[in-house]
Amino acid sequence: MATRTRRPERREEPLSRERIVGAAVELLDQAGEAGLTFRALSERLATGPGAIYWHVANKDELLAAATGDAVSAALAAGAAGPPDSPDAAIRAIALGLFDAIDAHPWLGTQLALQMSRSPWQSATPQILERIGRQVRALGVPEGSQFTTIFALVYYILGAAGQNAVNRASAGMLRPGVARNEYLDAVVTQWEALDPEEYPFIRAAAGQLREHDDRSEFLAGVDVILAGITSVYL
Amino acid sequence: MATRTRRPERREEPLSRERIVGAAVELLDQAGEAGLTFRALSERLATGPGAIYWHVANKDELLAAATGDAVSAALAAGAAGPPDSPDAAIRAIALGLFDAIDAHPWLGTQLALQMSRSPWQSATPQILERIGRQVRALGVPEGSQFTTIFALVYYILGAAGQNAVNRASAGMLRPGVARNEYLDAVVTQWEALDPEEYPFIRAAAGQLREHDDRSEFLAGVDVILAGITSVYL
DNA sequence: ACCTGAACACCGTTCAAGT
DNA sequence: ACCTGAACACCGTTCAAGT
Repeated sequence: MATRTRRPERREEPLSRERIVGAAVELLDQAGEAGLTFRALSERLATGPGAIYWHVANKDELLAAATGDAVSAALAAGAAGPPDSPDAAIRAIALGLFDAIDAHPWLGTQLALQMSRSPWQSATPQILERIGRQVRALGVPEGSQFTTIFALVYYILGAAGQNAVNRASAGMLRPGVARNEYLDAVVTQWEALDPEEYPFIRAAAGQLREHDDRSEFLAGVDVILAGITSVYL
Repeated sequence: MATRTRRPERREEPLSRERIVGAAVELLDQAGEAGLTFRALSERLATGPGAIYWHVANKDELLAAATGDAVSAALAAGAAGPPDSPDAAIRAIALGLFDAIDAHPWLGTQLALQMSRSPWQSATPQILERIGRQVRALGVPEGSQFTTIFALVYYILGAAGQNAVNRASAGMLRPGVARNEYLDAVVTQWEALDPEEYPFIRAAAGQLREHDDRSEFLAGVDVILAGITSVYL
């Protein structure tokens, strides 16, 4: 018993919502969305599956909390100093989300789902608030603000999610395989499509290889920003 | 036995991939994504769960096939006559997808997932092909075609999916409840957020009520089209 | 070749019982 | 108040056995 007196390492501290959500994020990062299980999670927390339900209502709420935490971190990282312009601020927010989704591939899927399915769940208001302020600062008229916010947000989440999946899927084909090998496989499939039905995709497939890195992602953001300027300003 | 001689109604014809996929679409429409189960599906087809695996590899492939079928129907519906201009054609494709996702709420989720996760699965090439042709016709330079395609596609799928969920969720709060009552609930939650942290969302929440119908959806498409024109043409 | 249906290895969630 | 862990009602998938 003497060896156990002072050592608040990480075993005996009581369960809490924060510890549970933190462990869930770790599990999602390490094992993906399929790896987040109440059994695996309770094992990691050295408790029983039922214990988690004392602090969290169900799996949806747990995923929403994990997503909200990850988004808070992503948006806090990009909040350094006063931005030069609303355009620059929007690009910074977009890149912050891009990098966060790159680091946590499950985050792309969860954000896209929560944005439309449960817009009261913290992650959604956080993102809409940050982009909304800049859209307003840009001078977009009131009745069109959500249109422009959603044009930005759905592109950001979709494109960032795709980038993250491309990089994660590459590792699953064969551990350590490069992203380009995964994209090569997609390109090969596209080039095998019926040339009568899919002339464009077949001809353009090769372009995909260079597509989804940070600079291409930002080019898409700039297209939407240019559209906002041209239509509303 | 005399009553059973000639009546190819729908009981005794053999299982086939097409019948299975058709029944899956029906089940998804009626019971949602959670309702699509190999047990429920095999019951509807008057067979055992194992029989389905003779024609379909697994649930992912079944969902991909159902999604591909629904997209084919959506894109065929909008293919009447030669379009006036690439812009008009893109708007028509967008509206076709919007209406299809409105009619099949599960389609929004599945398309967004397949677009980034399994881009070889028929639904993705179909959509990229149709939009890609118009982007090329517009005169977007080769190296930027996928950037503009994805800006359009991710907005279309995200915004259409949100519209569909809003309408479907309304019915789940209480059967027959209007879409606006669901949005009112979201607005109420947003207006209860901390005013220090969420000034924009709180102030703008009311705008949401008028947001996501067809004309607002199209306004978003026009923003992106204007951006494409302004940046690349 | 195609179908059957029991069985396997999981899930999320509940809940009586403990402390 | 908080935790335990067996039990319940499901899943997707497999596979020996049938036709």
